[in-house]
Amino acid sequence: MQADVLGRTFSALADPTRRAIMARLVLGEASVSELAEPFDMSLVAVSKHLKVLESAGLISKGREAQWRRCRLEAMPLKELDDWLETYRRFWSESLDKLESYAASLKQRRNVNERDE
Amino acid sequence: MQADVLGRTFSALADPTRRAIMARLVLGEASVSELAEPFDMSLVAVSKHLKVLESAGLISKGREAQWRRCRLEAMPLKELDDWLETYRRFWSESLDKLESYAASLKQRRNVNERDE
DNA sequence: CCATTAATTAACCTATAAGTTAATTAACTT
DNA sequence: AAGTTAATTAACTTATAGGTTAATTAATGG
Repeated sequence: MQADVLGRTFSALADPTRRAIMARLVLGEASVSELAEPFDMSLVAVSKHLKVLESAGLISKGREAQWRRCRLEAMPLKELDDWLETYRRFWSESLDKLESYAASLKQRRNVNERDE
Repeated sequence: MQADVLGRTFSALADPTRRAIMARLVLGEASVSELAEPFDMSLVAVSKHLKVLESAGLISKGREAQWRRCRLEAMPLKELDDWLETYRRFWSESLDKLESYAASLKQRRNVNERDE
């Protein structure tokens, strides 16, 4: 398994089922069976997914009678966002390139129009 | 393997070696053996890591004589950033909570000071 | 043409991720 | 006390990730 926090976050979010669970939890807290309902897999499987999310710190569970209420915990996502910081200039650079390319296309079109 | 783009991005970045390679490529393009140099593993292993990054679209390779120059490609990271958008309010919320907690601590300290 | 350098492909090993079913724990309900 | 509901743990299967060494491909340089 992954030792580093970031690695665990990335690897937890690599699974589409787990990302769907995260998306669901944006809407509010939910029990394990509520979370499991939309998926075509056993409750056990979902329970394991939740454990992965929990040990990555992406969710927490509170107990109420026989239910576990799961809630989203965002701090690991914030760390992910911080990690991205180093790379932001790269996509703004390529967006700049795209933009200037688009501008040059437009320019060319205008020239052609003048020719007609 | 992962079908979805986002899943591939997350899973590519889950590995610390691959994140280190990404960090190196921020500094500029590099050949496979240059990239492999800092790591205590075979060139083959690094080559495989590069293939994972490449099929996630996170790097590209150009050929020059017998060298492959690897460069960072940021678009998948931008998609990751977009994915994060949904969750941003969550950590600002918890930062707000932290902030107001800190404020209340400060408040209490001031009260105590007045008592002394 | 042959040797060297850069990188990939092939074949293999081992650990782990993601699922299954069956059994167990724990709390509520009657 | 017995039954029901919620969830976890245990035991198992299968596929894949990440590493190894040996063999192969491809370009350069004597």
